[in-house]
Amino acid sequence: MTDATSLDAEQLRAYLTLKEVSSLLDHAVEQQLRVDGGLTGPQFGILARLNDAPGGRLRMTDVADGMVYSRSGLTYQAGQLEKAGLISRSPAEDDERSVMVTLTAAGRERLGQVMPGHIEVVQRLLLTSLDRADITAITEILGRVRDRMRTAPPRSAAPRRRA
Amino acid sequence: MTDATSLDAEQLRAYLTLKEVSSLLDHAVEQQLRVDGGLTGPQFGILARLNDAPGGRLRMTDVADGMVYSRSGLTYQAGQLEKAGLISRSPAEDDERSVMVTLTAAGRERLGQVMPGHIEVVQRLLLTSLDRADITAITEILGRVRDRMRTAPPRSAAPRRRA
DNA sequence: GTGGCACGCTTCGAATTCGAAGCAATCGTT
DNA sequence: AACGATTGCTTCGAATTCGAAGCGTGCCAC
Repeated sequence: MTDATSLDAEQLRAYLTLKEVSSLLDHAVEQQLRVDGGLTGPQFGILARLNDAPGGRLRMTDVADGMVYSRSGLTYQAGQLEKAGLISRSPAEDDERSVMVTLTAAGRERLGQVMPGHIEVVQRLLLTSLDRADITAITEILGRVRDRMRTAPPRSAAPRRRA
Repeated sequence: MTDATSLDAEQLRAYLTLKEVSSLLDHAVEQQLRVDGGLTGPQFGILARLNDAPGGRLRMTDVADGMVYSRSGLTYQAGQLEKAGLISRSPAEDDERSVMVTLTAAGRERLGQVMPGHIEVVQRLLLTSLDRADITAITEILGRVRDRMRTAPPRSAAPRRRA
């Protein structure tokens, strides 16, 4: 068991490598999205999430939950996307507080316009370097990490609804 | 060889998981840095890099090279850090164009103030979920990815223009 | 029911981000 | 040595980011 207040060289390297790869990939992806479809990363994320959702509809909160993104940022980007006609917002029927976001036909089209390039970038930058075993390993290991992160209460935890 | 214009489910999952873990980790780290030491992520990155450099001195460009960060953004943050007294800037002796950035004693101190919490967060969120084999695997696989990314020319790269 | 608290979203202000344009120093070619 | 291209950094303006505060709405214990 290592001292909780230190990282050994190997741990540090793993952490930094993860950070670096993700940054580089992100950056390249955002370039492509901007060039191919005039979308920012978050905008693409929103559209993609809606596209995967049944009926192309989600509550604002549900959109935000998947992405690591502030509420106010989402409001802003939803405004941009609505202005561009790629999504529409409407009050939810069952809960007056909620706002439903719906992918429009134009939104779906824009997504189709951008996807090939997006996939190409991910293929070229990330997947070229990975064989099947690598992919399995990454998914398994990082999936475990994600689950723990999502589960773990933040330092100043908001108390669970009960208990 | 897979079709260059599609990702299968497993590839997609690997990509998204990587993105998600990195975002969550980043977000948590930035929270901690802000609370413990009034630093932003990029600011910490700059200080940490300088701390690892011989003499705590680097050219602006060398600082930027490691981080995935715009030149102008670096100028801005260097200004902030200088105003806070954590670094100092001075012209390089050997090349009038370059600016050397030096970590001050206060900068080192601030780094020391923030590091324990930083390490704690990384330990808790990332490393708790990883055994030695995982760490080795991550480093090996993602290291390979990084090397290829750093090497690969950007898409619109180097079309040497004719005079 | 009703008071109080949690939830969902938006507004607000301040800070940070980027790319493009600008400026000065250096290099390479002639 | 002089030209243009390149490099290193900064300035500039516009867009985006976040957290805090604000405002309704829903939930629950009493």
